[in-house]
Amino acid sequence: MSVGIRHDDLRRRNRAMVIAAVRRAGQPSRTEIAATTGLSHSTISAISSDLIGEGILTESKPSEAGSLRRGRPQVGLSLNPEAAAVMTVVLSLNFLSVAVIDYAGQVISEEQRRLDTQTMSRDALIGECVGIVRRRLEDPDLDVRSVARIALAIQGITDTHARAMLWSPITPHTDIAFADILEDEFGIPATVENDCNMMAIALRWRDPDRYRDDFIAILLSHGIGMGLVLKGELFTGTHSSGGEFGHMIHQPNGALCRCGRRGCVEAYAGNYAIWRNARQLGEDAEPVADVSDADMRALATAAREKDGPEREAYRKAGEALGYGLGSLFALIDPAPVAMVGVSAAAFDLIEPALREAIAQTAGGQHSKSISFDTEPNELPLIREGCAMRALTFVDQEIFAPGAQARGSVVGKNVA
Amino acid sequence: MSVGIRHDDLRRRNRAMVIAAVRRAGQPSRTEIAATTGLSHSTISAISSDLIGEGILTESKPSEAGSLRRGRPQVGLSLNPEAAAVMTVVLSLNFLSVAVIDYAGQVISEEQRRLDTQTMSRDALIGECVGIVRRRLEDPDLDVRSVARIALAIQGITDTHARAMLWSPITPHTDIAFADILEDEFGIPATVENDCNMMAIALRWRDPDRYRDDFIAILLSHGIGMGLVLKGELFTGTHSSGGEFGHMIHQPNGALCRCGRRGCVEAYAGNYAIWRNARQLGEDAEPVADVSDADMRALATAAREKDGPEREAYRKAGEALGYGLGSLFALIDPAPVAMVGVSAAAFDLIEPALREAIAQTAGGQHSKSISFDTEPNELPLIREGCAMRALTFVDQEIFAPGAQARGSVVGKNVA
DNA sequence: TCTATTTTTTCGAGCCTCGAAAAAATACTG
DNA sequence: CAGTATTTTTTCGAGGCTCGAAAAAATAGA
Repeated sequence: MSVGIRHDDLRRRNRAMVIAAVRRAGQPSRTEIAATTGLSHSTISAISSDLIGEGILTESKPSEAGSLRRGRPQVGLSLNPEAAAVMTVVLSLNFLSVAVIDYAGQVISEEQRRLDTQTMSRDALIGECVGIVRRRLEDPDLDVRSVARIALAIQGITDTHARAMLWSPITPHTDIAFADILEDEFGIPATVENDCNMMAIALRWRDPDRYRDDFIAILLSHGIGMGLVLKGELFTGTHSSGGEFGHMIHQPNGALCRCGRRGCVEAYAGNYAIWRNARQLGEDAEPVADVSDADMRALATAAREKDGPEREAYRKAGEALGYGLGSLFALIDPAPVAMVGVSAAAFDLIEPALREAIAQTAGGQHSKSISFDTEPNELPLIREGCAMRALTFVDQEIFAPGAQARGSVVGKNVA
Repeated sequence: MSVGIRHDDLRRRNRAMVIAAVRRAGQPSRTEIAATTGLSHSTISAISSDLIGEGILTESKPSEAGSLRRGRPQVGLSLNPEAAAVMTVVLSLNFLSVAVIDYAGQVISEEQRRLDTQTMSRDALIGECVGIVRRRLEDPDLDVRSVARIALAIQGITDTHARAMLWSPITPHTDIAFADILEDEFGIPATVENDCNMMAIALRWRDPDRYRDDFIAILLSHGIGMGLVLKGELFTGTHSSGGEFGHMIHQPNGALCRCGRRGCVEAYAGNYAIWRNARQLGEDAEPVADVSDADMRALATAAREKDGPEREAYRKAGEALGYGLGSLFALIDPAPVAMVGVSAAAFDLIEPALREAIAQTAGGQHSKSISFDTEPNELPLIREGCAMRALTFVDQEIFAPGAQARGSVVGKNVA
């Protein structure tokens, strides 16, 4: 049920709008902000003068090209790096990494460590996460009070409210309420995000021309994940992070999937599935725990060299991904796709079968026009997305308080 | 890119909010409206007095229970039926129906006719639609000027902007810009909507407790269609009405579908597919043009009587629907489902295989808790949904002008 | 008839945005 | 180098909107 707009919400929302405009544009002048937001110059002037007074924005040198033009030069507005800081925690298979990022988006400090997520106890896993955050917060160079938010990205399913990990392939434990744990421990607001969703957000910031309102980010790694942006908003399930593309059914009663079920897309296109098929172990073979990136690269090299089981394994992966995408396109219409992860480096081996499969589906009519991009390294993307996510929260909640708390319609912007 | 909120948008949006509250609640008092919208009593008082002055709302008798209570009795506000009227046109296989509906939602007049949509020329089809609308508009009892909008619902794919039918199984012709045609002819704003989306909207109005923020309406008819409401908003594709559940892939390279491709869910669960399997014609048999409702009912009766090819046909349909829903649930999480259309009357034959299939999928963990409801008659639903759609447009655009025109975030409410 | 209670309206205060005009800051021009 | 043109930014008053508090209205009970 939507709710009325109160008078004081107005300023809050427009403040948030101005901050968002500065974050997107880098160093826009007041005039540019007025143009992009549609608000009047006087309003922008008032709001930005407030924000500068509060230490959220700073005036910087006029933008470059300005020196050639006549008239009063534009004054660029930029985010004050010291206004706040956020922390990102990325938890993936056997790997934990954390970074502190200033309000302008620059990394201040970071730390990474390997750990054995699959065998760790629940408490040990939580302990590692809390510990690594604590060490960063104890950094003498860092003003602890400035850390306004923690965003934890995890491979796996999270709940809609971004409070907990519900299930993850990296650990046997389920339902870990990381957000509550971190908030209780440090008194800093925290959220738990799905890794592929963060990839999507990062892609949007990196290349807003290509990844604007509708696009798909697919993680081709040990498992298959997806981040989906539709109509400018991150798509999530009704109760969880959703978008479990890897567990759409490719072949009823087909190959054994890591999730215990049969015939999922992942059971053909995940690293373990490609490995299994390349080694000709049969579709019922228990998925191996992990395949190293080096092994996957070797597999791809072998597949490129001669037509053998390796090549066939990639073909099957392409077919599964193609039919899966075809079904997805039946629901949402075709959109640009980013293939991310180690197997994205082998996309040349996957693409032919994938395109052939898509051509057999409802999305097939535009098969040729569907564009794929590849990015072999998912970790930097996840980190960036996480950082932008956290910063956007700070923008909207801390510096424009209340704008979100009311109306159900507001503030669904992706990062 | 979202846009700032201007000062004059405020009143417009809150006016729209008040109108919406009255439409939903029936005869709410000003106090109730204040409670549901979160606005102050003074604001509601001012807005409703404006709306009454403009003839949009009327004061009606105090609500029933009020007479027993102490204090000044509440005055119910209701929609003025004469404030406007809308027209719905429903075009389905071999059938055209039109209705004029007053602002309060009551049918004023209607007309229906059979026609052979599959063989008609493009011009004849358009001519029939224009003609039936013209006849209604010429009704002497009707004040033509009051018709504020026409909504045309069609079985098939429409574009995102609700301007045109892109493709439909009921006619070989494609890309018919019905909205432009009707607007040019009658000078009344028109939209073109997907039939299953209208079903979803109608279900929401009929039973807002069950069908609130997240649910699925599936049409089991000659073809398989879907209307999807997620997070309170109608889900559409990026370029079309989308949600082509019937053309998700159930079995790669499987049974021949009416769309010319293979293995779609519809190729197992559409009327023609059930018919084909029951008659044991093989999966490559050309889909028949139409199967009468009577024939389908006979098929269901036969299936209930003995275990033969008819029962097996329904089992296969259930399996395809189950795996399809499983894949859908992987993306959006499970949600309540309404099965609509003639085969919904045979849901007892479909359900066992359907539930078994879902249990094999990612949604399967909650298999038992997924609830299905059935409604054998789709036409009334489509009509109702269409009417509510058109009325909501009038509410938002005519009586609260500008509220939509700006911000990209606003007014995405379903019906 | 009077009092208690509830709904609705009225009224002034406080914000917010807007447009127009003024002020500020620069490039061009002769 | 002073004056003019141009562009950006700020200032200021007008108009609107919502809100809270108080008043008015309308009824049930005593």
